[in-house]
Amino acid sequence: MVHALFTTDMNSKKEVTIYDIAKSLGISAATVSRALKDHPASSPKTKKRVLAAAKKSGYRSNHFASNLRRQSTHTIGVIVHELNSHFITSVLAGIETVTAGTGYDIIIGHSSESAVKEAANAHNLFHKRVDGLIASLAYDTTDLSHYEPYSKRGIPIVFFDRVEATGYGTNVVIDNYAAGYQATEHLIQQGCKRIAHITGSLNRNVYADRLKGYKAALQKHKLKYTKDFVLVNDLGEEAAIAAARQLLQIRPAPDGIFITNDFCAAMVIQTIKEAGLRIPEDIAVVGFNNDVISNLIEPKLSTIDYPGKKMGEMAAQLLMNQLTGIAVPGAGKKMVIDAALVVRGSSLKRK
Amino acid sequence: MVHALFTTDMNSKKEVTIYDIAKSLGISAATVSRALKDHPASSPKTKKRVLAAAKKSGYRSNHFASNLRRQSTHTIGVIVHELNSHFITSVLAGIETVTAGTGYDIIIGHSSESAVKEAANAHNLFHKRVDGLIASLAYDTTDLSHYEPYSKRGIPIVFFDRVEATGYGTNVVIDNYAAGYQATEHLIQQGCKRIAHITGSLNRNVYADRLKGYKAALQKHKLKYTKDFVLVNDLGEEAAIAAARQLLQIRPAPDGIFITNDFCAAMVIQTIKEAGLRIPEDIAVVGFNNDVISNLIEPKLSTIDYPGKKMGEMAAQLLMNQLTGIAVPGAGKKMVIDAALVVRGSSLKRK
DNA sequence: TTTAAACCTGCAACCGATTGCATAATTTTT
DNA sequence: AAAAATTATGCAATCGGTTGCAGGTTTAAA
Repeated sequence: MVHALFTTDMNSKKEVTIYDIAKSLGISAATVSRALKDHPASSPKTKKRVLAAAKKSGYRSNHFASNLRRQSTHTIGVIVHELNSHFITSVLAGIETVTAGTGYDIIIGHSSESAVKEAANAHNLFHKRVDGLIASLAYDTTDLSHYEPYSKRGIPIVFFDRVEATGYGTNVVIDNYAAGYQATEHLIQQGCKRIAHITGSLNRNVYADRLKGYKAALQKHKLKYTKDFVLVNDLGEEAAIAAARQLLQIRPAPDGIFITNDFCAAMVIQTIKEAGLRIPEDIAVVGFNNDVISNLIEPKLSTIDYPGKKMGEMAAQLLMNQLTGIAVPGAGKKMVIDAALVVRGSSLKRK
Repeated sequence: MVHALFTTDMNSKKEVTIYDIAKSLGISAATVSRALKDHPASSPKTKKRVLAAAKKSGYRSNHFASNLRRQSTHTIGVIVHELNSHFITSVLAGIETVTAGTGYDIIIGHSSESAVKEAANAHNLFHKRVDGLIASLAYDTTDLSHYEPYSKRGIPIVFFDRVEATGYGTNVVIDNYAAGYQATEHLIQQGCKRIAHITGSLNRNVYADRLKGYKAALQKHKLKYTKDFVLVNDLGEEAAIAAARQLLQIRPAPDGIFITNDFCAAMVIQTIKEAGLRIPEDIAVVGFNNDVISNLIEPKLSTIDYPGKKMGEMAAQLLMNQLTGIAVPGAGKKMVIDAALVVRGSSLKRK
C-alpha cells in the first residue's frame, strides 16, 4: 500500500516542513535545508530534486524557526512621522527600490507626529527584532531614549529628514539652511522688503536650520530681522489661519512670507485672499515640500522640492551598507542631499 | 563566591531568556512562562517574583520562539491601495483604534495601486503568517488568486472600500450607489441639465456603483443619459486634464460634473478655469472623498465625505470577531456605512 | 486525623530551520 | 590500485517559549 507523503492539495491544514520533504526524498532535513538556501556544500543534483519537491508540495519556509535559529530577521523597520504626504510616500518608494533586490523586508510604523507613538513603534520594532531601522522624528520628540536599546545592541539606525541635532545615528538630510536661504533670497529678489517666516518647532533640525537660512539671507541683503515676523506653531489648520491673521495685523504688513510647509502655506494663502489681499502682488509666498497641493491652489505655490525618493534610497543604502558589513555601524555619518527651489505663481512679483 | 545571574546592564549582548530568570529564581522555565503570561495555574506570589525579575533583567520575550510554538502570530496584515490620502490614513487610524487594546499587532503593506504589488504584499504577509488580513484592492486588480492561500488555510480576510463585486470575503463598504445618486441629484437640484461623470475602472465596485447611482439620478429626474458624458480613466493628473479638455469640446458643453475623486476634480477645475470658464456658474463640480485639498482649492470643492475612520474600525472589528471566535470566518458578510454629501462652493449655483 | 479536592510546579517533548562536526561518497593524485 | 584530497551528506544540538501530563503541596471537607 502506497502512502502519499504529500500532495498538491493546498487544502491540507498542515504545513509542509523540510522534514516532510526530506522524508519524501529519503534524505536528511539538513540536506534539504542546505539545498533550499543554495548552500555551497550542496550538490546541484540534490538542489534540483529538493527544489522540485518543495515546489510540488507547496512548501513555505517558516520564518519563525529560521529567525529563532539565526537570531536575525532580515527585516528593517521604518518609522515615519506621518503617512499622508507626497514626501513620505516618495521616501518609502525610495527605500523599497533599494531593499527590493536584497531579500530584506520592511515594516512600516508611523507616529502621526506623536513622540509617544514614535516610542511605541520603536519598542515594537525592536521587539520584532528588526535588523536595522530607518526613522524620522515626530514633531514633538525630544527624548530619544527609545532608540537606546538599538544602539546598545548594535542595531544600526539611519535617521532621515527629522534628525537629532547632535547627529545621533547616521543622518540623511537636505541642506535646510541653504533651502531657507534660497527661499528667502528669492523673495528678496522679487522685491520683498518685509519678509515673514512661519515655521515649526525649533527643536526640529529642519525648522531650526531653515530659520537660520532665512536670517542669513536677510542679513546678506541688509534687511532687518524682526522678531514679530517669525511665527512658530504646529503648522496645523488652525495655527495657519491664526498665523496669517496675526501677520495681517502688523503695520506695515509683510510683503512676503516664507512658510515651512505647503499645507500650511495653502491655508495661509487662503486666509490672506479671504482678507482681500492679492498673492503675490501684495504678499508673495514660498512654501516647502512641493506637495501635491502646491500645484492645485491658486496661484500655484512656489516651494522647495524635497527629493524624497533620493532620500529614501540613500537612507536605505546607508543602512544596507551597515547591515552587510560594507560600512561600520558607527554613528556620526551625515549625508546631505540637494533640495531646489521651484518657482511658481505665488512668489512671482516680477514677470 | 557569588555569581550575578543577570544585571541591569543593558550593554550585555546576550538576550535574557525565561531560562535565565528561572535559574535566578531557582524555579523552572515552565513556571516562568506561565507567570509571565498570567496563566491561571500560576500562583500570585510566583507571578510577582517573576515579573519583578523579568523587569529587572530587561527581559523581552522572543516572538519567534513563541510564534513557532503557538503557530500563531497575533498579527494582522493590512494591504491598502495607497498611503498618500486622507481617507487611507483615517482607515488606518480606525484600525489601530480597535486593535490597540487587543494585543494584536498590525503590519501595513501598500500596493501603490498595482495588482502586482498587491499580490506581492499578500504573499509576503501570508509568509509572515498573519492571523488575519484587511485589504483594499488596487486599481487594476482583477485576479484575486493571491488571496487563495488565505482562504485555503482559513485565515479570515476583510475587504474594505475596494471589494470584489462577487462579495469575496467579508466586506466593509460605503453605499457608493447612494453616494453617486446623491451627488448627481444635488447637481440637478442646482439646475444642472447636462451632467458629466468622470470615473475610474468599472472593474472596481466603487466606481461601477457610483456610475449606477449617477444614471439612476438622471433617470429619476428625466435627464437623458449620454454616453459621451461619462469618461473612464485612471484618475491621474494627465488623465484629469485630458478628460476636462474633452468635456469642454462637447457642444453643448456640460454644466455640471460629478468626479469620483477629489484630486482629479481639483485638476479638472483647474483646467476648466484656465479655459476661461467659471466654477460653479458655468460648470458645477462635485468630487469624492473629502480629501484635504477639497478645502484648499478655489472654489472649495463639494464632495462626498468618506467615513474612513469608521470603516477602519468596522473592518478591524469584524476581523477581530472572527479571530476571537465571536463570529464565523465564513464569507458573504457585507457592512455598509453611510457617506454624506458635503456641499461647498464648487457646486453652489443657487445661493 | 484521614481523605478528597484544589492548586502549583516541574518534566520533557514539542515547534522547524540551521550549522559545526564527523563520516561517507566521490574525485584526484600518486 | 591505493592514498590523498575534495565534496556531499547526516547527526544531533540549538534557538526560546509553550503545554500536556504527572507528581507534589496546600487547603478544605469528612
